Amino acid sequence: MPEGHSIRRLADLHVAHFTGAPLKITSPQGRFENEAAAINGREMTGASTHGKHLFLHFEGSIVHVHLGLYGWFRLYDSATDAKTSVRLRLDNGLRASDLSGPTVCKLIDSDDMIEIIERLGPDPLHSSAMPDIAWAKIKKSKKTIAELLMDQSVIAGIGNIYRAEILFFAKQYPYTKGCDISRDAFDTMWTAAVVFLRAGARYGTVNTVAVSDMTPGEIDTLGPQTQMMYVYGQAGTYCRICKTTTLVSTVAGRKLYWCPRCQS
DNA sequence: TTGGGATGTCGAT
DNA sequence: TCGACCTCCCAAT
Repeated sequence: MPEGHSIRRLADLHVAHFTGAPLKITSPQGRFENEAAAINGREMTGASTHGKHLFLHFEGSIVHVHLGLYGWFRLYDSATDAKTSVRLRLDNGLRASDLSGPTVCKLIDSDDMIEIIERLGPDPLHSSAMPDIAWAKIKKSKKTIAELLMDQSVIAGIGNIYRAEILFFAKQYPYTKGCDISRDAFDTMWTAAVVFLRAGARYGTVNTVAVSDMTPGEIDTLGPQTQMMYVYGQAGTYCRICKTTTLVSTVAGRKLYWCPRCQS
């Protein structure tokens, strides 16, 4: 269930709860058993992210996690027995973090991490991200903008929800080819990505409607948010803006929700 | 109790 | 373009 904002929150959560003390590291499910044994008893020194990739940093090693479609971490009291599906448990004696269902859970080194990041596009959650790199890839592509926004080598961290919401906010027709996108349109979409992801990371919930007209700085002034989106998941309802019936299409096997009038 | 679907990605056709 | 991966949740039965 994770797009880039959720991964950022999980990194922050692990820094807050699990750094600074030796951890008991196990793999109740067994599929990470040898790796867990290799780092058992070490301290976590930090956690970083790029797009949907999470890196848990230990002395001398990094645990690379990609949650895929249904992976997740859940926090428990240390005394709670882990479910048999738990790939990785980090336990500081007080709390345990249980990872289940990841696509990737692997022990890597810093060179591996650099390679992984080099394959990814700029991450809108990073203040140092360079949108020009994404723009250059989009400008020379014949793929549709709907495909390109989901391509992690173009922009890292956007998933199916944010794709729909970014396209809607930018009033962008989803099937326009990358090479036909204007720089202004790209800038609108990039800024929306920055604002939406940053708000999602801050509040832990997706409310694109509340934050769409805000600057990144203004996001930090909001109180708690409830989930609210322009078009995602809303096929067959009336567009929030123009009241036209919204549509759902399939793009590269994923459902794309959009308004045929606002996004024409 | 069952089964369909999900905020993802890869590899085989 | 489709199925596999692998787990959880919730609506329908």
